Parts: sequence; C-alpha cells; structure tokens
Amino acid sequence: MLDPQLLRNNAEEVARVLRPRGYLLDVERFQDLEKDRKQLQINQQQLQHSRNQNSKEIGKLKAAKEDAAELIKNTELLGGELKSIGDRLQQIQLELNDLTAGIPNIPHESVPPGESEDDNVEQRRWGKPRDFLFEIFDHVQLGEDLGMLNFEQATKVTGSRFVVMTAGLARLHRALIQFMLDLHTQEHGYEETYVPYMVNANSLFGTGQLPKFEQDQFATDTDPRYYLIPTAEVPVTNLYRDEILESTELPVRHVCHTPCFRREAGSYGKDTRGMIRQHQFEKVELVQIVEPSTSWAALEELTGHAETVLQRLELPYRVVTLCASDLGFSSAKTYDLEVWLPGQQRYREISSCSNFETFQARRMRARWRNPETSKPEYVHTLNGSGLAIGRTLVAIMENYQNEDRTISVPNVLRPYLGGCDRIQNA
RNA sequence: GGUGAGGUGGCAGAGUUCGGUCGAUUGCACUGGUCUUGAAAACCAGCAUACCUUUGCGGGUAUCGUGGGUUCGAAUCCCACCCUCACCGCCA
Repeated sequence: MLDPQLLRNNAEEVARVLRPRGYLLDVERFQDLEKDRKQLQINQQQLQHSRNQNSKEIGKLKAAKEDAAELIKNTELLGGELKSIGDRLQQIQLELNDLTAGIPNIPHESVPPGESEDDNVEQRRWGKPRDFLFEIFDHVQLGEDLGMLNFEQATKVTGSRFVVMTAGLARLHRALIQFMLDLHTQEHGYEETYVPYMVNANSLFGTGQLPKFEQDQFATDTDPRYYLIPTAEVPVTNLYRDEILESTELPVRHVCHTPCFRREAGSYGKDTRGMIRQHQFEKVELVQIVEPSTSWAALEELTGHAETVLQRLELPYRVVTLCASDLGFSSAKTYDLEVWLPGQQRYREISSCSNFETFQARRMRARWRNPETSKPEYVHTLNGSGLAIGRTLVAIMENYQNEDRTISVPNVLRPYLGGCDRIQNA
C-alpha cells in the first residue's frame, strides 16, 4: 500500500514512476473517485454534525422534562438523507480501496528501467563455472540414474510438478536445510522460527499476495478459507501485523525453514522438466524488520547473508538487480542471486532479496515507536531466500557431478552427512 | 464436536444493570517540566487512530472484534458472523 497522502497529492508523479513497472495508474479515475469521496464525506459530516447537535439538545430537553417532539421530527428527516449519502460513500470507498490495494510499490530510484528480465543489471559474479572434462548431465538425469529422484511416483501420488527423493539425495536435501539454519543463526544473528504453513487471508493481504495473486495460491475450502503459504515471508512478516515495536527491539531478524506451495499459474510451459519449478519446495527464508533509516544498508547485508551460503557451498553465482518491470508487486528493490547450472549452461534464480520499505508495513499496520517523535511509525520490512533448498540441491548435483555419475558432497555439508563425501548407489 | 466465559486506547482494566454531558474512569508504560551534583523517588502537565477543515490557534466526523438492525441518539439494546480463552469429548 502506498502512502495515501502521496497518492492524493501527487497522483501524476506516482503514475510516472510506476510506468516503468508496467503499471498504468488511471489517474483520472482515481482523482474522480477522490473528488466524489471528499464531497460526500463533507456532506455526510455536516449532516452528522446537525444530527448530533439535535440529539444532544433532545437529551437536554428530555432531562428537563420539556417537549422535544418537534425537534425529534426534524431530526428524523436527516436520517434518510444520511442513509443515502452513506451508501454512496461506502460504494466509492470500496472502489477506492480496490484501486489502491492493487497499486504496486514504487521502485527505488536505483532500480534500472527495463522491459523484461533481460534488462536486469548484473552487479557482480562470484566463483568460476567449472570446466568439465567429461560429458555432463542435468540433475534429472543424474538423480534418476542414482535412483534417488522420482517424478513419476510424485505424479502418481499427487500430480505434475512434484517430486519424490530418497536415500542420499533426500538426506543431502535435509542437510542443506540444517546447514543454512545453523549458518544464519550462529553467524548472522537470526532467530530460528517455526510458523504455521497455512495462513488466513489477512496475512496474504499484508505481504501483498492478495488481492491480486489469489490464483497463485493453494487454498482450503473451509470457512474461513486458509491458504498454503507460498513463502515463509507471509507468516513470519505477519507476526508483526498490528504490532508496535519498541526501538530497542529493532532490528528483528528471523530465519525460518518452511515448505512453500505455489500454483505456478501462468507458467504452464516453463521449466516443466526437473525440480526447478515445483508446486511444493523447501526454503530457508530470512526476514528483517528494521528502522526505516537503516533498511537500505540492511538489504545489502541480508543479500550478503544469502551470498555466504553459496560461497560456503562453493557454487558460482552472480547478483543481479531486478529491473523495474521484473520487480515483485510489493518490492521497492530486489537483488536476485543466480546460481550457475551446468545442465542449463546458464545462471538461474536461487534467491530473491527485497526491501519493501513501508509498503507491507502499511498493509499490516506494523509499526515501531520512534524515540525522536515518540509516535508509532511504519517499519521497513525486508526478506530474502537464504536459500531455496530444491534449487540449491539441483545446483550441487550439477556442479559437483563426477564422471562416474556420483555426486561429491560440498565440504561444509559433510558433517551433516556423517562425514559422507559422495552421493552414490549403495 | 459439546458447554461456558469473553473481545474496550501501547498494556492492564472500568463502564454495558436503567441507551443521552463516554472517545471513554483508573493504574502502568511513555513524553515534557519541577526538585537533585547526577540518577531514582515524589510532584505537575501531556499522551489513541484516521479523515475533513483552518496560514495558525482551533473546529468537525468516524472508530469500544466485524457486519447489519432498532432509535432523534448505541461501547451500552436486537440479529448474524469472526476470533480468543476455559473445561469436556475425540485424536496425533
């Protein structure tokens, strides 16, 4: 949610900065609605004022045992008028709410313009893609040959875009989660957190998935409806919905491992092979709630925390700044971490680190008490994957594959696998 | 699933019997001041949010879980819904 003041006073300017995102703000419609709203509200308040005055007067008359019949009669007439104005005002408020709830965040000034992901700007690269001296395979081939990755079984028990893993691969997958949680809690100062995997509609609204992206969510048909989380960002950030934090409590840092569930509506043809795009995947998520003045430094820092994971795993990656059109709905700026996948001969997204500034905080009413003003003010929220587990596993399989079709285990993971240095058939 | 209790400001907690001067008593927390070498304590004062209006001071409207209803007037009465807590049943 944008600052309503900003929207009212500078609609043209807001429209201009949102255009690179591919969002067309209907300024005329907004201003028409605003104008009507304002006029109706003024009328309503005048009428209410008269009514309140009369009612008070009636109270006094009655207390004094005097006749109030005529005044009551006059005041009754106000009722009908108030009702019709109230109805119209409510209608307009609903339209305004729909409109404003669907407006994306304003990109930070450092966000590059651009039409597609091709316009994302590379910031830096780390590590060198390995030169293989033998024929290499992608993770699907490798996993199926090992007998530890099975998409057909998943299709049978559920449907497409799910996977079954067994033996060493399942264990490696679990080890990744443990490794990342340990790293972020022990070295980066995050608090390990466990949360519900289903959330209510308010939570999804708070982080910006609703109302616009309902079709991307899995939901129950219970009443009330619950949604399977698309990312831990939703339950973790919403811990602070309707809360006021003391400045001494900031910054808040949570690390949270959860499964994530996504419909992947609208991506039917994409990444149909393998584990890259699934309806269910694990992720270790980093979430920070910070004082507004520190959020841009926090974004760099948080991105660094995610990068550390790749560095410890010795996986080559690059960092890109998403261009305006590729930016998520709620984000002011996002860095994507892209890991090198030899099977695809390209870098693929493995983490997305964003600063939302007050956009989510406003939707959630998440605030802190600013000592300088001693008033509650909106916090800034940030999050980033640290990392997506499934894609990390894919990256390890492909980057650490050996000529004999086994997979070496990165050094830092060996303690988590009882010292095992290689995934191979028993 | 059953029964009962309850949802009020940052928190705690009155007010709901008998609808009117209740946006709301009080305590804590917080902010400013007095006092003090400094701090604490004590005392004094201030202290919800949003919107409209005003150069400013200020004025107005709404909000007591949500939505609807009764009424000239609703925190208070009526209806529906949501949520929380307690106990019982069932279950991992």
